[in-house]
Amino acid sequence: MTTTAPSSDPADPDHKLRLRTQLCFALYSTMLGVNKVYRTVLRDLDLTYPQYLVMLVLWERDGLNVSEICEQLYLETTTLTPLLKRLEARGLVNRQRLPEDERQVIVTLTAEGAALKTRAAIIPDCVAEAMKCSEDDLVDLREQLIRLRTNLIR
Amino acid sequence: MTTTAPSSDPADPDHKLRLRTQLCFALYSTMLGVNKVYRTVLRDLDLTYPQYLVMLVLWERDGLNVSEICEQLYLETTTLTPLLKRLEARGLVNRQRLPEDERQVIVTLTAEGAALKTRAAIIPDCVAEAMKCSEDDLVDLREQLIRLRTNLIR
DNA sequence: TGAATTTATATCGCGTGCGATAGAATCGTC
DNA sequence: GACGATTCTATCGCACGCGATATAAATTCA
Repeated sequence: MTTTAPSSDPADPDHKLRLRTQLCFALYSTMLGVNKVYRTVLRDLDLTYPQYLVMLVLWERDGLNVSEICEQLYLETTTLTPLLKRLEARGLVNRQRLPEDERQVIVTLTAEGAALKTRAAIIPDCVAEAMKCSEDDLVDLREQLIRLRTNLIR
Repeated sequence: MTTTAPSSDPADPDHKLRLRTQLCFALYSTMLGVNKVYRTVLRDLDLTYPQYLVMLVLWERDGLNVSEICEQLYLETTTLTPLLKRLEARGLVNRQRLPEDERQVIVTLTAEGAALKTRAAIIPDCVAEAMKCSEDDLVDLREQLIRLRTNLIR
């Protein structure tokens, strides 16, 4: 007898095809919830979640090229190029070709982009509040996910 | 001393803004990996992951209306209406207004849609293979995610 | 040096995902 | 029965997210 939501009867021949048994669906639907929370919390900053992630990367280390940002975020340049252009249009970053290697586009924070970090400082606490998750659970869950991600990418 | 990837120094004033410390980023990036695996595995069936989810719902219980499918998948009708039209165009489902309540659109499987279930039966094992995750870890992780999702939706 | 290869970014097309909004059908209340 | 509120689905616009593809710069190697 468990107190959590019922899964599905493992004896059921369709057991593995049930939504409720699928880890991936739990992951997918939880991510939808996370995104929804971020939309609310990021409205003030007028950033989407992926845009916020790019800003996190740049706040930690400025002046990366597109590929380096892609690598950190597990995204393709196909996704990031237009996103970075939008951030540039917003005046948060600059994009300029590296003179020594004209293939690379270096992304740097503008003063406004750098300044936004101060206002973003409360975001993690807002999200943690919404998750109502103990620090231990958080660390545990994060590490399980990272192991899973490592396997999936392999 | 941990063997997993390093997080970030909690004494760092920017600790919470680090990508590596954020549970949500682990969730987000793992989901990207899951999606990539599904793209590979679902190529044969010519389905996207959300389309596959709709089929899972209908294989379990046919003849739901749009809202009921939305509710099970945590998606908006805005997302599902066009998706269902694509499934209809593919000949996998039918969409018809309920005579007793013309507001509702009932989605039913075509013979082809129902038959696809047989070919989809191997998908969960393919994905489990890619995740390389023990059954216990899987159940544990799934339940943690569902708890988190419940909090996020509240 | 010159040609083939590789690297870094960009363009295009398509399928989500959702907020804002609209429109039609039904319900509730008088 | 009428009319305002609610329910259900659809349309529109925008931002991802990525596979296929293109292009230019740099590198490799003959």
